[in-house]
Amino acid sequence: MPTDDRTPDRVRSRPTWLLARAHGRALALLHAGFEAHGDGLRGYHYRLLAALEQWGPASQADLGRDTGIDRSDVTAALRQLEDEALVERRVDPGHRRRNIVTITADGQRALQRLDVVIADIQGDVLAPLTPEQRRQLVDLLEKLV
Amino acid sequence: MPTDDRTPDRVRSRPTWLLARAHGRALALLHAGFEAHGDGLRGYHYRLLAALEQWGPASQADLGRDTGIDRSDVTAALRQLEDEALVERRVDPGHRRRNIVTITADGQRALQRLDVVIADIQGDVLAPLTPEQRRQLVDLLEKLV
DNA sequence: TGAGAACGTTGGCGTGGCCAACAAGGAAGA
DNA sequence: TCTTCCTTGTTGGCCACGCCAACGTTCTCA
Repeated sequence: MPTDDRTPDRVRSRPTWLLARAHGRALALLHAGFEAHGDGLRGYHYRLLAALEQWGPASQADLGRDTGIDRSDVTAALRQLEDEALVERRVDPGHRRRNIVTITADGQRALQRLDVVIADIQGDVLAPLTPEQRRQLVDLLEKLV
Repeated sequence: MPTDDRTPDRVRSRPTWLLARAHGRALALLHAGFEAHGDGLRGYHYRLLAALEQWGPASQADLGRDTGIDRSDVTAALRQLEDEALVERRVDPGHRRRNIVTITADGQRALQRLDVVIADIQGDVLAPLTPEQRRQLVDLLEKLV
């Protein structure tokens, strides 16, 4: 008996599928938010700015490790951030193969704007859940990760 | 106080981030499974085979609607499935702009093999959870989707 | 001093998802 | 009937995210 949602049965109730679906919906909202208020930035940029704001200046390799972003992608994302003066890169005098990356005042402001956008989206994503259910979901997902 | 997991605080506890992380882990396992036992097939192929098996022959447009896959991607995925004789396409005599797609016996077998692989992966993904927690997670995710 | 590791960079690949444009075929209204 | 509009399949392209290989440079350590 086909339901309204014609996703095949073997797919519909699988946890991996539900995760993909839920993540897809969240991602769509995030992309829309970045599109509307993100000044051309994307997820990678936000993660990098967040790491810099929290732990201060760091090398690109450390940034990659702290954010789970590949070194090569860190390079590309930082170039854009630097182009928009949200970040500064200079060679570490003590270790000249390293770049020391610093968030600028503009970067701080961009990060704070994104914080608001992203925080709002959390509510949109979790809209179907009660506060207690939201807490449960976060707990369970944290166990999974 | 930085913990072992140096994901920035503003990112670490957000539901959208947890969903992305959990989905990423599931996806990595799925890709490994497809790589090892998938005969070169991917998620799109599995979804299409599943839809064909469950509801019988269908047009490509209907397949796209039932699986949430874009028409253009349906075309590409079906071409591969047809190349491997897992699927047959013929023009609908009554509506000659349509292709009627049918799963073959080989396609049924491939689908069943993938079923086993994917079912196993569900257990891997949910390994950190008790049976009760798994049920809870599925319930919550279904509300979200 | 010499070998090996770490760093930043370039270039590439794959998956999943999305969109635009087009020709062919069909449907519905003038 | 004719004309307009819609659907279908196809091609080609784009994006985000993740990952990997290779390279030259720089540093460390045995």
